[in-house]
Amino acid sequence: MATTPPHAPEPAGMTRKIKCPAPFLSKTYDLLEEEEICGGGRGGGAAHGVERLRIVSWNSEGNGFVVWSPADFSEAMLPKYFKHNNFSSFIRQLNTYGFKKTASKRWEFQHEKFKRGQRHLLAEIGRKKCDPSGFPPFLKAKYCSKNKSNNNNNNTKNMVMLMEENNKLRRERKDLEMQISHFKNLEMKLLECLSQYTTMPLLF
Amino acid sequence: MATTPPHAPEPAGMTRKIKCPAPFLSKTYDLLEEEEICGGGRGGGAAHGVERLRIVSWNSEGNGFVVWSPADFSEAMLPKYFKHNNFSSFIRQLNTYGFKKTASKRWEFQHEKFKRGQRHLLAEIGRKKCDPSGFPPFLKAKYCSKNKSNNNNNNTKNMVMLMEENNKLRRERKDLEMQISHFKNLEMKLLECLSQYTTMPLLF
DNA sequence: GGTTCTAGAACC
DNA sequence: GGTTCTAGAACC
Repeated sequence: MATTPPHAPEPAGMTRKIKCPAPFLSKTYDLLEEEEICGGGRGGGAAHGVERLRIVSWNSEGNGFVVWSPADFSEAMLPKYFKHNNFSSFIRQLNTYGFKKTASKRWEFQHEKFKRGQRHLLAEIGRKKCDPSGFPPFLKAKYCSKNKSNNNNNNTKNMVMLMEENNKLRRERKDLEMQISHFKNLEMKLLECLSQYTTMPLLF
Repeated sequence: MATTPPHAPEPAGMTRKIKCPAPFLSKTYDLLEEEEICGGGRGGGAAHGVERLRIVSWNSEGNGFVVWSPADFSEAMLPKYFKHNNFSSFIRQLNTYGFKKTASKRWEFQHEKFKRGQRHLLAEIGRKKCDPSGFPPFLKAKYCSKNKSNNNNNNTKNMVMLMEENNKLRRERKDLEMQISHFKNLEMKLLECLSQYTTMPLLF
């Protein structure tokens, strides 16, 4: 095992943090373990030779999982673990935590730290962070592109995109400013109104 | 009817174009008409009192449609009309053509030009375009400049300016949002305070 | 932190 | 023009 022993000194500059895995990850892991025990030929069904089809399971390598039947998965399992029965919401969460779809004809997903029998790794999975650079996301790829031949063209496109972004921000600013002016107005009226009832200074 | 008669003269500057609706739209429309005829209590099922549940149908106003069972819809109907059985791909197409989801607990979608009995309107539905806005005035002159010699340089400078402007606008937006949240808080406190003095409804 | 609705972008 | 995978953003 390459994991750090319990009493090993912390690496310099790191603060000790006992991290819990995100609820979404634990639940997804639970769901797979549960299904591994009960799934397939569950209960009386097997006795009658009626093996239930797998709904979801670890893949054969144990480094990912497959939703074999999105319909049954959504209707029967999602509500048991989450607050919805919406398959796309489940997918959205997988993407949020950096899972990748790894097969084109199956709903198979993998994540470096999501493996059968390795529940402790879950705590190391975080949400994908958003870009700190402040660059609009649609420009990152193009701006950092190595394709020099199209640079002129890209520049034009980028410029247009920046202008659009810019316009959007201006519109939003205007809208926010209107809201603020509304609130200022409201505040004035309320204070006026209150002054009829009290001479106490109002501390807000 | 307000539609242009077949032989009316074209408005000046417009070229005559007999537009076909996008295949996606026709197929979706087909699918609904087909389902209207055959759906519900289809075939022998009805004879035995086993009415099949609706999979998809127009809504009651005829100005939108509802996918009642995404699972059956995906497995039974999508492959019949499209090259996949993927519900989210279908949703993606709806969004591409500007449909809106109009109910929170049903898969109901509407589009201004997508109505029961109005197939001719389909041709007026286009893909949503990515450039609705004009250029910001302060750069228009430079951008449309005929001075080709400096174009590359200017482009770079303009790009940098735009990005800086952009980041500034983001910071401002954040600041304005904070102000608004402050005002909301304040309003709440003032109303609370006022409520000690009066039970009169406050009309602002 | 989770859920929903919609869009970007690459690929076909 | 269609299909797939992933992400942004608003809202809860």
